Amino acid sequence: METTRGAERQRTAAERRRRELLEAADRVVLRDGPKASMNAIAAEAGITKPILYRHFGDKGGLYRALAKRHTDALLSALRAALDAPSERRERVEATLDTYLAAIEARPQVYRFLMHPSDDAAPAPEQGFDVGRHSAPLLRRLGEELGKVIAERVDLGPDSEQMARIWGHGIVGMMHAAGDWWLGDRPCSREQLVRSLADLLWGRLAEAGDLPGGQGF
Amino acid sequence: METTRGAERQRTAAERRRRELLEAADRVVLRDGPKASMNAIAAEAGITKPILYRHFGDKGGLYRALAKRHTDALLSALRAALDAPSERRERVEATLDTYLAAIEARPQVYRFLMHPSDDAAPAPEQGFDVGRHSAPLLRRLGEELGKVIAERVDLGPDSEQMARIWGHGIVGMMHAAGDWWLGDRPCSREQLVRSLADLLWGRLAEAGDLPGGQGF
DNA sequence: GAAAACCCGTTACTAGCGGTAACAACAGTC
DNA sequence: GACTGTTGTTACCGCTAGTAACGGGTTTTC
Repeated sequence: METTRGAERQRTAAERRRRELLEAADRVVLRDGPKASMNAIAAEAGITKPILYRHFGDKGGLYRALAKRHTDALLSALRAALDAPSERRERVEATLDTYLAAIEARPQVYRFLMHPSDDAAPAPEQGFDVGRHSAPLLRRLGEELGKVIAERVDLGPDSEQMARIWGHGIVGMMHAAGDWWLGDRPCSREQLVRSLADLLWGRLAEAGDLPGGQGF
Repeated sequence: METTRGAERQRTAAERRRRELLEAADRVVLRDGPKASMNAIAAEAGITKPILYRHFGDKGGLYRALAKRHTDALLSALRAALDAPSERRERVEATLDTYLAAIEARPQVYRFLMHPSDDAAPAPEQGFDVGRHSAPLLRRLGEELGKVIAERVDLGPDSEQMARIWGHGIVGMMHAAGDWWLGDRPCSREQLVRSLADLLWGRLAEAGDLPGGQGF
C-alpha cells in the first residue's frame, strides 16, 4: 500500500481506538467517581496502562479529553434552552432547569466534571499561581453565559465587563445551589428553579424587612 | 501528684501540641498548596508521621481541623460585615468586599479551603452518595447566609425554603465570580463588588434588550 | 523477498503517597 | 520496683501515577 492511504487508515484506526478508550474511561468514572485510577480504566478497556499514557499523555490529559466531551454536550443543551423563542424569564428558567436536570440525571459525571481532583498543576515555579483551580466546566459556562448576556442585554456603559461578571456569577449561583440541592434534596426541582429565577429577578431588592430584624 | 491535676496538665499539653502541629500544617499548606503531604507537614513540625495520625486520625481529620480554623475566622469577619448598622445594599456590598478581600489577601489558604482534594469519602457502600462533594466552607457559608436572610427578609410564603436556596445561590455567585476574578484580574475589586450587587439588585430584570438580539 | 520503520501491547520497575504495626524511652502512679 | 500511658521512632504495606525496555505484527521501502 502506498503511503497516503495507509497513513489515513492508521489515523482513523487510532481515532477509533481513542474513542473506545474514552468510552471505557467513561464507564469507570461513572462507576468509581472522580477517583477512578488509570489501572482500573486500562483494565476496563482490556489493556494496560502504558497504552493509555501513549494516547493521552498523563491522567490530566485523559480527564481533560473526557471532560471536554461531557462539557460540550451539556453546553449545547444549555445553548438550546438559551436560544428558545420565548420570553426572557422563561428562557432563564428553562436554562436553569436544563442544567439541574442534567446534574440530576448523571450525578457521577457531574461530580467528575466539577471535581477533577488535582491535575495539570505542573509546579508553579515560585510565583503565586494563585487562582485557576476552579473546574474548567465552570469557567467555560461562565464565559459562555457572559458572551450571551453581552450580546443580548443592554447594561449601559461598561457593558462588556459587567456581562462577564454576571456570567460567572450566575453560573456560580446555579452550580452552588444545584450542588447543595443534589445532596440534601430539600425541595422539588421546579421550586428551586423558580426561587433562583426570583432571585435573579430582583426580589431581593424588592423584599421588605421583617419586623424585629435590622433588615438585610 | 494526684490524678486529676496530672491529667489536666497532660490534656493542656496535648492541646498546645495540637495547636503547634496545626500551625506547622498551616505553614506547609501556605507554601505547598492543597496537596501538602503528611510527610512534609510532619517534617515541618519536626516530628514524624505517626504522631500526626495519633492527633488527627487521618489526613481528612487534619485538614478538617485546619479548615475549621480558617472558616471560623472568615465567617466571623463576614458576620461583622453583615451586621453593620447601615442600609441593606451597603451591607451586601460590604460583605462581598470582605469575602473578596480575604481571598485576595491569602489565596493559598482560600484555595485549600475550597479544594480539599478528596477526603472523608469512606466508600459509600453501594447506593449513590451523589452529592456532598462541594467544599464544606461553601456549605457552611450558604447555610449561614440562608439563616440570616430568613431572619431578616420578608419573602412571603415558603420563606424559609427560599431563604436557604438564596443563601446557597448567593454564596455560589460570590465564590465563582471571586474565583474567576482572582485568576484573571479583569477589573478592580470595587467594580466587581458593584457589579455583583447590581445583579442582586434586580438589574437583570430591569435591563432592556439590545437591538438585533432576541433578548435574554 | 529481505530489511527497516513503525505501532500495539506487554512486563517490570521507580518514586511517592496515605496509613499502620511494632518497638523504644520517658513520665507519673501504685 | 513494677505498671501504665504518652511521645516518639523505624520499618513496613498497598496503593497510586508514570516510565523504561522489550516482543511481535504490519506496513513501507529497497
